[in-house]
Amino acid sequence: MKAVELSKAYDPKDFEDRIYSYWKEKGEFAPSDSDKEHFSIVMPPPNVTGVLHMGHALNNSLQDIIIRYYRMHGRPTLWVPGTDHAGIATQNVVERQLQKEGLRRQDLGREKFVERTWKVKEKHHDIIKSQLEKMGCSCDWDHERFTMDEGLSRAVREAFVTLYEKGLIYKGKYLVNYCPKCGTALADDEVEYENVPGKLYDVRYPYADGSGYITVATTRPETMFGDTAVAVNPDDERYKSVVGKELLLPLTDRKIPIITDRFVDMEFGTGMVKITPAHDPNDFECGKRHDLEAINLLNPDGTLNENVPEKYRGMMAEDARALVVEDLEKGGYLVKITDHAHDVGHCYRCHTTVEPYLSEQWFVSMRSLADKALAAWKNGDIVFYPRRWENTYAHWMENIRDWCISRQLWWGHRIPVWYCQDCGKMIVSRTDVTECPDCHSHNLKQDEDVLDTWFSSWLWPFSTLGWPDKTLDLEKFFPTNTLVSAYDIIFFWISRMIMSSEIFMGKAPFRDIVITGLVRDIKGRKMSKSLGNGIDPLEVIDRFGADAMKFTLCYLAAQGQDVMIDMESFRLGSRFANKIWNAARYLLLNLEGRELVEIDRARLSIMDRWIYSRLNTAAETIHDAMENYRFNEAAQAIYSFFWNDYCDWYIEASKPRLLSGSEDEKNLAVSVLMDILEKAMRLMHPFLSFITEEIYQKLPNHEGDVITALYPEYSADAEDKEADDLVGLLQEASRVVRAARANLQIAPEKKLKVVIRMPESASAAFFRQEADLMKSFMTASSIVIDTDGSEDVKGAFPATAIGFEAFVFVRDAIDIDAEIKRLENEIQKNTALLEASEKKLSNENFISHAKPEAIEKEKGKKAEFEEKIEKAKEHIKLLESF
RNA sequence: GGAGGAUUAGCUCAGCGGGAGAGCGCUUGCCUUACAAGCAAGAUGUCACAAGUUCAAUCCUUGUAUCCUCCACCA
Repeated sequence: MKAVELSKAYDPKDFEDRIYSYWKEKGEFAPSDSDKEHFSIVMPPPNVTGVLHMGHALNNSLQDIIIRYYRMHGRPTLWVPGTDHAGIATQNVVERQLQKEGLRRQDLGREKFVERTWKVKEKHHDIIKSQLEKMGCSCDWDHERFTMDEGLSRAVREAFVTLYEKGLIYKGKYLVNYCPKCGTALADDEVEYENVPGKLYDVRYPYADGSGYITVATTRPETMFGDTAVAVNPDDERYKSVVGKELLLPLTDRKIPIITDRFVDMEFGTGMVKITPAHDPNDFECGKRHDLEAINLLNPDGTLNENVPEKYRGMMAEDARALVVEDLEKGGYLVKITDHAHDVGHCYRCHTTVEPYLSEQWFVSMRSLADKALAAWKNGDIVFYPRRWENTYAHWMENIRDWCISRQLWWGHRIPVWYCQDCGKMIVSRTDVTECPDCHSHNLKQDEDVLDTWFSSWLWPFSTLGWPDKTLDLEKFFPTNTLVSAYDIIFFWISRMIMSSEIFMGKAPFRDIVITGLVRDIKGRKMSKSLGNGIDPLEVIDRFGADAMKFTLCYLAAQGQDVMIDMESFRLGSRFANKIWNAARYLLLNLEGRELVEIDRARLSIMDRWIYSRLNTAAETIHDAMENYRFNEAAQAIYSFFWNDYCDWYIEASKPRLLSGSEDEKNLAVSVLMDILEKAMRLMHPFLSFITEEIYQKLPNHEGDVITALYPEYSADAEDKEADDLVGLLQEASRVVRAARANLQIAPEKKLKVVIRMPESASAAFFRQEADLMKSFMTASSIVIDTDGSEDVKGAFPATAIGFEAFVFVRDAIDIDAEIKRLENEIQKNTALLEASEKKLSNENFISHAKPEAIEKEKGKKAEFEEKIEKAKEHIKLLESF
C-alpha cells in the first residue's frame, strides 16, 4: 500500500469551503428516508438586521453538534434554517439610511419603503447565510424559511383569525408602552428599565374653595395637565376629612376631586398621589376603578398636544418639564425638589425613553394560553436544560399579562382586519377583502398597523414545516426534538412558541429546551456593538478555522453558564485540530509498504485491547453527555481520548512495533492504528466536522462520508477492565521512573537499567511481555521484573507506587563524587544567600520601611534558599548510600 | 420586594457525598521516525466565610459577605 500524504501544515483554508460545498452538493444535509425515529431542530431565526455575532456562533455550533450526532445515528434528521424580519430593528436600519439621505419614511410612502426594506433584508440574509455556511452548519437549505415569506404570512393570518374567532384577540384603547422615536407601541417585555437619577417635585394643589392646599409628590410635573384626581389611601387617618373635596389644578382652571384608592402607599412622599390615567400604568388602573377621564397629553411623536395650555404645546415632554416647574415656582406652588433615582423604561431597540401612551391597540388574551403552556411543563412534555429555568418559565406564565401585538410600523405582517368606510363594519379575514359583506361597499381600508415580530416567530416550529396545511414535513418532523436558545429570549420567544403550539397543534413544539449562556468578553461584559468588544465569528474562522471555533465554544459551554472568551481562547480548538492533523499525517505516511489485515481480537496485544477500551469509554461518556446536553463534557472526553490516550500513549507505544516487528506484526499494528483513527474521526465528527471529513476521505479503510457514517456506540461487552488496569499500571511505572530521572537531571540520552520489584502476577507477566515498550517509555537500557526480591538494587534510586517499587540505576549515569561536590557547592552558595536574607528580614528598618511586596519577595527568596539546601542534602545522602 | 446564578491554581473555568482537576500561563529538561501549535517532568489551592447534617462535605442544609442576571414596584 502507498502512503497517503497530507499537506505538511494544518490549514483549514485548504479544505473547509471545499468540503462544505461537497456536502451541500451531495445533499447530505437533507433528512434521510430511513424509517428510524426522526430528529429535528428549528434554528432560532437570526434577525435580518445585521451580521451574526458570537452568540449566534455558540448557538448554531451546539445545534450543529446535536444534529450531526443524531444524523450519524441513522435517524432522518432535519435542521430548519431561516431568518426573522425583525420589525422594529429592520425598520430602524432603513430609517437610519434614509436619514442620511435627508429623507423620512413618509417621504417615500409605505409601498416604496417596504420595497426598500426587502432589499436590505436580501442583503443581510445573504451575509447571514454565508456566515452559517462558513461555520459549517449542516442545516437543510432546501427547508430555509423567512418569517415574511408567503407560507409563513399565511400561517400568521391563520393564527390571528383563529384566535380572533376564539375570542382571544381583542382591540381596545389601553395604556401601552410607546416609543416616540420608533413611533410604535411596544410589548411589556420590550421595555428595558434603567435606574436613572431624577427629581421628585413636591407641588401644592390648592382647594377649590380657597381653604388651603395639599401637597403631592411627582417625578413628572409636566403630566399634571392630565390629572383627573388626587388619591389617598382609605386608611390614611391624616386625610379622612378631606376626601371628596375638590382641588384646583395649578396652571389651569380645572377642578379635580380627592378620592381614595388602596394602591396608594401611605409611607411614600406625602401619601397623596396625583392621578394621571393617560400617562401612568397605575393611574390608568386606578382611573378605570373610579371611572375617571383619561386625558392624553401626547402627540404620536412625543410632543405635547392640544390638551395642555397653549404655551407648552409642541414641546417634548422633557423640555416642557423645566418650563412647568418654572411656572409652578412663579405661582408659588412648588414646595421643594429632592433628588430621586428611579427606574425609567427605555425602548429595547433605540433606547429612547418609553412613554405610557393611551391608544387603540390589538391584544392577545394570554391567560388561557399560559395555562396550557404551564400544563405542558407540569406534564413533563417540555424539559429545560438546565432545570432551573423552569422556575423562571413558570413564574412568567403564572403572572402573564395580555400581549399587545399591534405595532405602528410599516415593516411586518399587516393586521388582517379591514374596515368598511361606508357602514363601519370590521372584517377579520384569512384572505384579502375587497367587498363589505354587509353593505357590499368596495370602499374598504385595511388596518394600518402591523403585527409584533414575535407574532410570526411564535409559530416558527410548525409554520416552517408547512402549517396551516397538513404537510408531509409536519407529519414527519413535528414536534421537533430540541430547541437551543439563549436565556434572554425565554419570554419573547420560547414561552410563546409553547403557547402557540399548544393551541394550534395541541402539543408542545419540542421536548428539550437547551438554554445556553451568553457570550461575554474576557471582562465579563456582554458583547455589544456599542462597547465594540464583540468578536466577529468570521475573523475567528479566518484565523483559526471553523472547527477550532466550534470545538472551543463547545468545550467552554458548560451547561447554561455564560461563556467568557477573547480571540486567544480559540487557540484551544486550533491546537487540538493541529494535533489531529499531525497524528493523521504521521499515520498515513506509515501506510507505505503495509497491508491492512483483518483485525482478529485473539491476536490483539494488551495495548491494543486497552485503546479499544478507551475508545469505548469515550463513546460512553459522550453518549451520556449528549443525552444531557453537557457539551463541555463531550468535548473533554474527545480531547483526552484523542490526545492523551491515542497520541501520547497508543501511537507512542506502536512506534517500537513499527520499527522492529515482523512484517505480519507491522501490518497488524498499522491496521489497528488505522481502525482506531477511522473510529476516532467518526467519534469527533460532530465536534470538528471539516477536519474529520477531510482526513476520513483519505483513510484506506473509510466508507462513504463521515458525515453520514455511523457513530461509534458504547457497548458494555467492549469494556476491558483487565487491559485498563494493566496499562494503567504500566503508565504509572513509566511516570515514576521518568520523574526520578527528571529530578536527578539525568540527560535523556543516558539509558539506565530499571528494576521493578513486584509480586508475581498478571501485571508482572504483562510487564515482562512489554519489556521493550517499557524500555522506550522509561528511556531504560534494560528492564528487570524482579518478583522474588533477588535483584541487587544498590546504587539505584527508588521510586515507589502502589503495586510495585521501581529502582532506577542512576549510578552509572552520574559521577557520584563530582555530583556530591556540585551539590555541596550549591549548599554553600545557598547558605550564604540564606544568611543574607535572614539578616535583611530581621532588620527593623527594612521591615518598617520597605514596601510590603518587597518584604514578601524577600521572604519568598528565603524559603526558596531553604528548600534548595534541603533538597541538595537529601540527594547527597542518597548518593552516599550508593 | 421576589427569583436565580457565581465565589475552586496567577487567568478562564470543569468538578453528579468518598483520592482537589483541565486549558492557558509559569519553572526545568528535551528539535525523540507526526506535531516546538510539540514531548517529558514540575510548582502553585483556608475549594469565599461560619455553623449544621453525615462514618465522610468543594458537593447537602442554614446563615453571612461580595459580584452578576432576571422579574416586579417605585407618585
